[in-house]
Amino acid sequence: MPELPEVETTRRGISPHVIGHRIERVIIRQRNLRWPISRRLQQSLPGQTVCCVGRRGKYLLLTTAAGTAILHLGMSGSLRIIDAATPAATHEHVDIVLDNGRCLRFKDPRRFGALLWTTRSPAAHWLLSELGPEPLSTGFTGECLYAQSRGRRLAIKSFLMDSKIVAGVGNIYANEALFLAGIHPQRAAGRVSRDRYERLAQAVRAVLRASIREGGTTLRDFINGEGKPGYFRQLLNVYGKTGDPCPHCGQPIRERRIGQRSSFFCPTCQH
DNA sequence: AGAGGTACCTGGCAGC
DNA sequence: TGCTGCCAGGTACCTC
Repeated sequence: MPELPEVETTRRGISPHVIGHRIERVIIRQRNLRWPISRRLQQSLPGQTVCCVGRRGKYLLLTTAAGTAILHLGMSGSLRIIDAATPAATHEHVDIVLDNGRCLRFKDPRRFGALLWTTRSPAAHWLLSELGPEPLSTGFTGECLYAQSRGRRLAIKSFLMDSKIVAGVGNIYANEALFLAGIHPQRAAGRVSRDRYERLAQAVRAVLRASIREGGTTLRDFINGEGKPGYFRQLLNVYGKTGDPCPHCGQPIRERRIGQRSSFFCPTCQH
């Protein structure tokens, strides 16, 4: 489900309900996510006040004076703020109960998500320490893409989805950004010019910003902190559009598997 | 070192 | 209607 815009939408949605509130308790119905939720987290969070809800790539960071909860939504995860008394439905694995009678409820049918605890700087955590630049920060440039791609033969789409290269770009937005930049997804990363990488960096920024503005993309079940879907799906150019006319030239959009992921492109506009 | 494949898990859908 | 196989927004880890 969630790529950077969906995680950012979630962050913005939950922040006002969580920041400044004390955590009363943590209810865990299913401990076995991608990694088991630690007893340490369950013991450490109660009594703490959330001072900040941050994001790094697709990771959400709930910061307290005692440490930081690192949360990843995996493929199917969502978070919402609801009344703490609401009975839990299936796959609603964790409640972080707040002092205002509400709770942050984590649902994740496929359990590819994660909830970890660190007492150190989250940036030093092994999950985050290798991440590339934030795509909406000034550290993300066409030049850095160009420099890291020299000599690499893998498909540029797989390169763009590598979190060590840039954080938070998943399958939907990699497809969309490559379309906007006019680059064929299967082109070898090392055979794209500096100028075209500059266009690609701009396209990544543009598509992520536009999606955040629309509250993210809901394909099936993404909801924000208020339980509402995102509307960027209506603005997708190529993702999931096999056979539809290209918005630029009218040629049918093609689909191909690249790196085990469905990829969509216009055979005329992208090369 | 880089590239590619596998595994984790559940649910929805197409096709028979 | 019910079964089977395939697909899905991610990413760590394995092998070649």
